[in-house]
Amino acid sequence: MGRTPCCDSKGIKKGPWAPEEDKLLVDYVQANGPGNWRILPKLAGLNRCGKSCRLRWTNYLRPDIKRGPFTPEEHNSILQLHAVVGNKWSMIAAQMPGRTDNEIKNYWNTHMKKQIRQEAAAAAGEGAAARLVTVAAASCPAARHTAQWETARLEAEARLSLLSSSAATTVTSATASSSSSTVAAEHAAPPDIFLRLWNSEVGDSFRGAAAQQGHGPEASAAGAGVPALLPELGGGGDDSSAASTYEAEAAADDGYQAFLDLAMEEFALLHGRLGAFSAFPQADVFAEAHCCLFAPFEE
DNA sequence: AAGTGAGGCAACCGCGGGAAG
DNA sequence: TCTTCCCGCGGTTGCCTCACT
Repeated sequence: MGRTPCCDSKGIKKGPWAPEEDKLLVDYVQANGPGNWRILPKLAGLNRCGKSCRLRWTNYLRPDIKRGPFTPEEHNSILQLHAVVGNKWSMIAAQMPGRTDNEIKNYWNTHMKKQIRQEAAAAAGEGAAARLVTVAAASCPAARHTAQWETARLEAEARLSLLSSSAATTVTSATASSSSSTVAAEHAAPPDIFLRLWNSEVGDSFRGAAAQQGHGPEASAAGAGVPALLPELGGGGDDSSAASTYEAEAAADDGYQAFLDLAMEEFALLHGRLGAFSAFPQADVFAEAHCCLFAPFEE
């Protein structure tokens, strides 16, 4: 059964919005609320598709949209969030008030992707994280996210290490080690969600599953595993292995999806927010983590 | 000064999920 | 329970601007 088109394309205007159209839309939404986007154009006197109206409103006209360049804090947040959830732009946007998923997606695709590639290339051969990111650029989605995840973890551990050496407070070594206890992490962990999640059962299960597939950090950053990943760098062009690579990618995707599901549940449990409007950690969690851990590293 | 290519961003497209009937 | 419809999402496209030659 085919889907009915969202609107009759005949005579419906497309392309850039004119100021008059913006005004009509803003006036209508502010007066009546969006209501049903499908019938909104007619009611508002717009010759546009409802979808187009919704997009224009949510991505551009909404009054709470923060415009202008991304701050270093936002940049870091995007990096870390993307390392966890991947291209779930709406989830990332939900943690960044005033930013839209489209804006974040564009920012990632233009600025951050390029930056990561450049940094990885510059640091090629200098460290596990750099290797992982480089591998990620040429490997399957699961490996890409594993690499991003591992990079975030390494950074978090570095921060924690610095903090624990300078602070007199008791940040127990258990949290910085590879403890697999979620409970322990919950009690004594630093407010770095990545380290906490990495040290939890979720991290364990993901590392185990990924290691089985030969992509995981268990088989990589832990030492011998990094070389195990490296052949993928040069081996990308081997067409003879295309079929098996495809199967491996499919399996890895399944594993990655399972990990994501677990991670989302774990996030909710870690922060005791199950049942709240979002299963994802709230912005204040990141703000809290940011104050403690990111500030010393920013210019 | 004109031409060209790359980068950035707004908007579109198609699909999937979920609610309503 | 099934069908239909709407909403929201992620991927992609195309236009505009700007830097470089």
